[in-house]
Order: sequence, then structure tokens, then C-alpha cells
Amino acid sequence: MVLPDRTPADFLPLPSAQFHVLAALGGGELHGYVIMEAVEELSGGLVRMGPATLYGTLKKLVERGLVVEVTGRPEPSDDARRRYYRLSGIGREVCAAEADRLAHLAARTRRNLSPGLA
Amino acid sequence: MVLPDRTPADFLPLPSAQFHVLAALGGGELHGYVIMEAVEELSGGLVRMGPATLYGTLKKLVERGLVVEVTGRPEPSDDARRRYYRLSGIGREVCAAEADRLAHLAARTRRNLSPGLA
DNA sequence: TGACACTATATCGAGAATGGATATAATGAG
DNA sequence: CTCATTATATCCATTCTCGATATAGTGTCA
Repeated sequence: MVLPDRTPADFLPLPSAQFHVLAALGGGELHGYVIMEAVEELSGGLVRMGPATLYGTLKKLVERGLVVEVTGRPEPSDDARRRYYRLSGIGREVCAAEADRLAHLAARTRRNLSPGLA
Repeated sequence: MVLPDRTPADFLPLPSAQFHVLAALGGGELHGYVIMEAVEELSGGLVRMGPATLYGTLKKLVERGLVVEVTGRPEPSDDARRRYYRLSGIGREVCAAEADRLAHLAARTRRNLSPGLA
């Protein structure tokens, strides 16, 4: 009852935690704990996402249809506790669109900032 | 009593509203209303900052020492209601550092995303 | 001069986003 | 069998964001 959004642009700007998780999932099907590590790595160590942020964000992303929980294990003898997630089609598009937005924003900001460079 | 932070890295990641305001002020000394317009322009029309976010953010940025209110008008016959703001030295550094962070994050995300491109 | 849109700053209160701390339990190494 | 690590999960406080609203000066035009 809360999903009239269909095009990537309708999701922008994305809350930063949601973007970090989508970005991490760009690498493939991952489970929660590995996502935390991937977020830290992708952010150059600057962002450390704790469990509260991660699992809340994951839940929201699934609700929004950007992420899908994977049914079935990659390998049968895998740790039974793990829950795997992957990007949906639109999730991938939204992630790319948000990356573009950030890149453009950063570039424009640099340009706007440079005239007064110290 | 709340300013032990001194290096730009201590401020990252910056909340998005704070970054947008700093980015706008990269263009020079501006007053509130013009900042709102500049934010919209710099964001490619994607971000429209209302008064509540703007003035709250501005207040916080001044508290943090990233922005300074300008005493004295640029032109004597200026609208008396206006209050002008400019980046502090560290404010400019933080803005540049955050722009770099976003650019890198966007680039890494794109790289991480591309292998599975649709 | 009076009406009205626009400029301009400001706050309230709600809701969303974030993060520290904590809980629980399975896994794996020694 | 002990203990660090892996793993998911929630509580609660704080922070961030924004729609709505308030107040008032400015500029235009009839």
C-alpha cells in the first residue's frame, strides 16, 4: 500500500545508510554481516555501520522493493544462520542513479568551491 | 564546550543538509533565502530545502564553527532583514573533504556495480 | 493608498534516520 | 569445553529532516 514509486528518480535522494547497503550489494548476494564489512571497505573505512542501522535499513530496502531476500543457499553446507540478500532490478538502477547524483553533486561543489581556494 | 574537533576528517561524513549548505556557500557570502535557491541549483533541482531545514542547519553549522555570520553589509542599501553567512577556513576544508568522499564513494560504487550490469 | 505577490527569517512539532548498547545464540579454533 | 568471532535482532536515545505556519518588510501596479 506504500509503493507508488516505480522509476529510479522517485527514490532520490536516497538516505545514506540505504545507499551504502545497496552499494555493497552491488558486489553480489551477501548476508548481513558481510554487508557491514563491505560498507566499511567501500567507504574507505569512514563509515562503520552497526547492527541497528544495518538490519533496520535492510528491512526498509526490502519493503521498498530495492532488495530481495534470497531463498536457497549458495552452498548447502553454509552457516545456517545467514540470510542472503541481493539487489532487485530497480534496486540496481536506483543505486546507479544515486551514485551519479553524488558524483555530479561532488563535481559541481568542487567547481563552486575552487574560485575561493586558499 | 562541544568543539574538540579540529581536523576536517573529524566532521565526516557530513549530514546531507549541512553539506548542501556548505556547498552553496562555496560561491561566496550569501544570505538564507539565496542559499535555498543555490542548493536547488547545485543539486540539479533534486533537492529543495525548506526554511526549517535551512535555518536549523545554518545554526548548527555556526555552532560547529564551519560557517560564520558576516557582520556588515556588502552594500549599504541592502535589504535590512538579510543575514549573510560565509565559510570559515575549516568549513571550506570540510566541504572539500566531503566532496572528495562522495566522489570516491560514487566511483567505487560504480565499479562495484558494473560487473553485474543489466 | 491599498492590495497582493514575493522576499526573508524563524520556529513548532512530527516523523524518519542513525547509532550505541545490549541480547541471544551458533561456529570454529585451540 | 572455553572463548573469540560470527551472525541476526531489538531497544532506546539522539539527530536529522521537513511540512506547516508565523511574522513582517519590499516592490509593483492600478
